[in-house]
Amino acid sequence: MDNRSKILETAARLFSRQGFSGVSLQTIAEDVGITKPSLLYHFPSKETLREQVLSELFGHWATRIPNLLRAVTTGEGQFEALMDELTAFFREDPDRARILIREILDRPEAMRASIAASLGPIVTLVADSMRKGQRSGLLRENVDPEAYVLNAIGSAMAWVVAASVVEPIVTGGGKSALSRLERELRRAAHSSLFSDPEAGVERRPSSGRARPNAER
Amino acid sequence: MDNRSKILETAARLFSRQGFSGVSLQTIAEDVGITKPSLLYHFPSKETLREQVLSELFGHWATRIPNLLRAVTTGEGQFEALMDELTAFFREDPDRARILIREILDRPEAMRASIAASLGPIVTLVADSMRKGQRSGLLRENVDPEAYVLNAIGSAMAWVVAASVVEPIVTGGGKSALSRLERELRRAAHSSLFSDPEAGVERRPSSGRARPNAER
DNA sequence: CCTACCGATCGGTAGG
DNA sequence: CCTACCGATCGGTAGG
Repeated sequence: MDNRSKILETAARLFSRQGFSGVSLQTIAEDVGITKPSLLYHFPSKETLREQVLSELFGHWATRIPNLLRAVTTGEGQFEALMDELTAFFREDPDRARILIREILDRPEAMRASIAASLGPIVTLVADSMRKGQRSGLLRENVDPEAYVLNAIGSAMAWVVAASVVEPIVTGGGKSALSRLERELRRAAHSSLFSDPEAGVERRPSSGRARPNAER
Repeated sequence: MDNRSKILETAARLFSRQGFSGVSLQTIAEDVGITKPSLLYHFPSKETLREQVLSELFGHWATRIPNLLRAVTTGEGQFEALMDELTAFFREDPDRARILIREILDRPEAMRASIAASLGPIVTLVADSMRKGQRSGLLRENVDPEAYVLNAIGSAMAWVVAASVVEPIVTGGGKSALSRLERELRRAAHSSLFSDPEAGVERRPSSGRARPNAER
């Protein structure tokens, strides 16, 4: 892998764990195995490095959009497909959630724009699809679609970060906090959305989960 | 107010917005109106200041525990009372959520212990009370009580932070993102918990909310 | 991609 | 609670 990519990867990892201002260019350079001026040859300032790390992250997110669109329009198992995409995105790299949360905390005004651009269209699309489901009686009529979707995304981000820290409280039966919180997260998201508790889960083998009523 | 308290207040505000490593002692001292060595007279190191800010926060949380216990044992309107306490805690000072999240991100191992101590007993208590409700048929039997409570707390923290950044997506009908996300958060939490959609909401005037089916 | 170096700022101390 | 000061480290540049 070329040094530029190594720098981006290392910076993302360190930023997610110690925060942008908690990591020095020196530390990143050492970790990559080059000197600080060499790092500054690839990224002319620390601020540029931050922007590139963030734009890589949004790039990975953009990669998922086709899957999301397919899930929205499929008609069957929509819910499971969307939740699979959402949880997979953060589970396959929890640092994504950490970086996003840190950026929201550090620069809320800047993130408002990025979030509106990257999330707004999909939220609107999913919300419109949900309104159809409400008219057909499949979904509870008192759901606020946009707020529901944003809360789901927020919960998914909280999930990944919380799991690293609540292990002593929630661990039992040999299951990790991560998987126990995820199961409950998905159960609650489903249960609070559908009118009929059995609806929306037919088809789709899904990631090892059965109908929400099974086991436990 | 004495300078010590002013320092704690200022540090909490700045830490929440820029992070611990993003704020210098100089900046805090200037904001309070004293010099840096004077600040270091009250708090012998920056690390000490961090600990004191955090311990103040946990102190405020401890203040609520009697209310929480009363809510758990009251038997009627338990759900609304607990949700009122939870949302009020973060709404009356959103910086609390920001500081807690930052600490979890910055020092997960240290926070694991603090969280187990401050949250563990209450989570267990509420979870036990929920298991009773499950046996009586009031609550859905497929809920994972501990995970439910922790997800609710995580969602509440995500709520406050997300609201500052999703305004353009979720605003409509003159309602702020904060209140629209809160309403949906509470609706979903209720709906995913109770077997009967109307249960658990009798009594209690509550904070301006009606039964979940009303309006909208 | 490196050596050598810059001014500014960091957390913290001495001494009063 | 302040003045004066410390060594270390910060992001960044010159020049090759």
